[in-house]
Amino acid sequence: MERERVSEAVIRRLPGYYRYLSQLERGGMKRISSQELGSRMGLTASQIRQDINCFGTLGQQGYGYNIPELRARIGEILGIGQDRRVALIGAGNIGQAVAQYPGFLNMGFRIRYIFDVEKPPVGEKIAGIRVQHINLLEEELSANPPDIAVLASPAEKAQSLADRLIAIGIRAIWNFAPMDIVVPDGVAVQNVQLTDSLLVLSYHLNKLEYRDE
Amino acid sequence: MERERVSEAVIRRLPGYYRYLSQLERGGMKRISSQELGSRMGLTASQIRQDINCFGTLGQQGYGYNIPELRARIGEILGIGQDRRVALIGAGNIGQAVAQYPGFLNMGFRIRYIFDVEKPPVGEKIAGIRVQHINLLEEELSANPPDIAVLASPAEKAQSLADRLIAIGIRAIWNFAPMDIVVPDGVAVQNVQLTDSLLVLSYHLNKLEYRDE
DNA sequence: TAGATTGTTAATCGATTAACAATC
DNA sequence: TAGATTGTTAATCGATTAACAATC
Repeated sequence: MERERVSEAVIRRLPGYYRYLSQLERGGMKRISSQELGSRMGLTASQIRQDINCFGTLGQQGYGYNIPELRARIGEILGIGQDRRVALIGAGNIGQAVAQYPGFLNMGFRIRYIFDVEKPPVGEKIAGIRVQHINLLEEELSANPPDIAVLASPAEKAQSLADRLIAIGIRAIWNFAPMDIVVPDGVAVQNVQLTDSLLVLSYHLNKLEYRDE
Repeated sequence: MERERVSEAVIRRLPGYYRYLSQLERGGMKRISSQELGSRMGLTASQIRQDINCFGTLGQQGYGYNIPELRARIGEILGIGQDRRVALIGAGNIGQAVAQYPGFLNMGFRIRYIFDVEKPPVGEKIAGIRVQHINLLEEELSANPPDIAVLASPAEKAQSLADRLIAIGIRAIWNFAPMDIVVPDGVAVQNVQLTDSLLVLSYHLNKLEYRDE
């Protein structure tokens, strides 16, 4: 792993590289130039070379990039396939959708615990895991906290649930609650605001309609 | 609406402004300074003033911003509350989660059609809408195409479904399929890669663990 | 070898931050 | 009026793009 700080802009593009390279590999392609990859992904060749160079020398002059090698390396950088233990907090529609998302498991994220408050989900099994009452959170997880918590609770409860998870020792939270949570240094968080992209889409649709008139 | 082009970076921050301002308004606050809003949102006061100024003079010197007014204006810019007609393509876990997401309806997006291929969802009702077979897509939608399509299909089918939707006359696609779709000029798309933020989280978690050693 | 294409430095561009006059 | 805080211009910073020598 590298010591020089890689910018967040580059990191956010890595999953896209992984996705496109996986697809090319499935299609049987062995190598690709920055030019070609760029035109597929809608990036410039220059940017692709700059991005990849943040992680060492992965290409070869006069040849390009070896697709399986580059894909594997980016997968490693992203921590794919590490069999991360995951706890799902909130088994509503979104929580269930995430738990059953196939890509989730394929990339090495394994749901080990599911918690909720409501009686209907509690006691049932989702994706093979028995849903437990949220009261048992500390009791169940403290001894051996999972690597990642997926937080899919209502907005009002998100921050206090996050605080409890952090107190238990969880250091990464993937938050789907419609309110950003704040975490201390040493804890990673990604606040996913599902509707944000819908609103951006709505903005652009309005712009398109305006252009017509 | 403004003629000067507003940068995509600004547009992507608008939903966040809307969310924070709504919360402040619900809490009964009447006004806020760029300083205070910035510290809550993790932005600089300067950036907030620059962003808001893209849309005209919305603040008042010596006073700050009127929260309900600013919220309403940003809502308008984002097209919130326009009663947009939506078709959902793919009624799997993610499609259903989106259809039943409460914020979705609150912001004025109304699901009018749901399509799928599999027999179990087809014929059933989800969120009060009967799921129809995807074969009926053109027949049902051509005469009066919905404003927005939510595409929640497998990766392999995403592009061809998008092409069909565009042929019908749909001009905005919110794509959850795990493959980016490409659209012609005059059509808006937001490709949502749900797992991208999980991979970014995973990257940061690895960095944190590395820092410990 | 010649052609292709990277790695890397330099130039450009755009976004963010700072500063301050305008004004409520 | 004095204090507060915006609107807006200028300065800075960082990210993207261009260029080209290195090299496979």
